Amino acid sequence: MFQTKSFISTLKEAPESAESNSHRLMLRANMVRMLVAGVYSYLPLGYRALSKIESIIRQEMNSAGAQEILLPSLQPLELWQKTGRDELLGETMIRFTDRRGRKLCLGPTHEEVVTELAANFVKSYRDLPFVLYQIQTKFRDELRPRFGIVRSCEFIMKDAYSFDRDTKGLTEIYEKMRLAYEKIFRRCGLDFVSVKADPGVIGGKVSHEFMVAAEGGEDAIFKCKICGEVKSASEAQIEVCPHCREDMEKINTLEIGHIFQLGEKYSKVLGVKFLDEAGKQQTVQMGCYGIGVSRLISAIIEQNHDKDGIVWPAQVAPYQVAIVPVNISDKEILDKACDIHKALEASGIECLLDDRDERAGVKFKDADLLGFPLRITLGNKWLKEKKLELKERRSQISKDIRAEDVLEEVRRYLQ
RNA sequence: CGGGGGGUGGCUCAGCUCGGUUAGAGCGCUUGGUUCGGGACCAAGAAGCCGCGGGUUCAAAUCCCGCUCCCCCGACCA
Repeated sequence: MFQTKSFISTLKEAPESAESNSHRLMLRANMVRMLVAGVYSYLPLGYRALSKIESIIRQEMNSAGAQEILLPSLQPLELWQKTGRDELLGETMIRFTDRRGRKLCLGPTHEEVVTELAANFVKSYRDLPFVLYQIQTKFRDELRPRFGIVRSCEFIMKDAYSFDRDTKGLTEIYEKMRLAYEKIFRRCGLDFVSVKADPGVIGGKVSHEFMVAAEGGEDAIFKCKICGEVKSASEAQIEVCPHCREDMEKINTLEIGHIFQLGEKYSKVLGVKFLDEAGKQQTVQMGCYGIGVSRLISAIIEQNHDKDGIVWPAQVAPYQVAIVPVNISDKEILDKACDIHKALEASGIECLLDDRDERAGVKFKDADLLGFPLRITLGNKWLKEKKLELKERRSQISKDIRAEDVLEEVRRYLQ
């Protein structure tokens, strides 16, 4: 991509309304734009990051044996009345009546819909187990949207639902999902912890939430400085480590995922039943597994930035390489920059070539802000010594390389 | 939903207390020139229903009333 042809723009100052680091950086990098409170458009850089995250999630969910589907956002309220969550969710759920007088809502989550679907499918123990998942927009009428896309009224979630014949099966799938989640978050460059949590209105007996430490987080956990034991901080008092008997440290966090062993909560009411080997009717054991996909962008930035801007982990970076010809009016420099761009793109490495007629300083500042893992700079050294500068965003360490070694070097860094 | 703060060019803000020329500054944008490896400089420009509606007044960004939107703290949060 050539920067002069892109929708990319940057701001020196973030709008004052932005509080958290990630939100400020996302606005300065023009990754998202607020339409009204809690409702955001994803612009090219933001959407690219989002797509990268989604594809990591798909890979890991698929390899854990889950199958992707897409459920509707429009849902009949009647379905929610059956499980009693109509009242439980209250005004969080966006509801309306259509012209035929049907009472509908925009799905804040999908347990009801997927359970209804499964009820229609499952007949025999032979149909079990299976896991369905989707990546889809959820709607929640948040009283107070916050921190940009961290808490918004319309957001993208990956929600998975498992169906098995008994508790043993449920526990196995739950464990499998937990491992898949760990892989996903690790690949996203996140330092996370999982803690036992309160299932809340989703329900069930066992649940774990995945948290990342983040200054701009809205949750908190307690962590033991000695043994590293972590505990959910739902109650506000200081916790004492059960092993070390020391006061635990309170850390601000952002919840990025939550998994639940639902048991029969939904399957019983909505009738997901099957016949076992003995011909006896049984109720399916369910689990559900959520990841706040759009929120992950914020989490990643919270954990991967410095004073100059974003420091993208390579796997989720909107582009892997920024190519900066310091002087575009020098044809030799610009031509070579274009050559490199072409060669890297041909090898599947996504590049942003800063072909703007700007001074070097402006380009460097923007490259740092946008945070692509590698920067290739062409300047005087190219003219005099035929050397390019390859600089790693995270370490800010650079080295001079020959043009013919670019691909190899870039690949080595991006591994 | 309770409490607080706000809405003035694309962004950051001043002006409002005490009403009075053509509503300002910095950044950004356009044009020209000088610069040219870490957010350059000079010059000339474009760009504002001063959130919306009503009222007071000879006169309203400024005072009064209503509405609306945004932000922060709290409560809530799958």
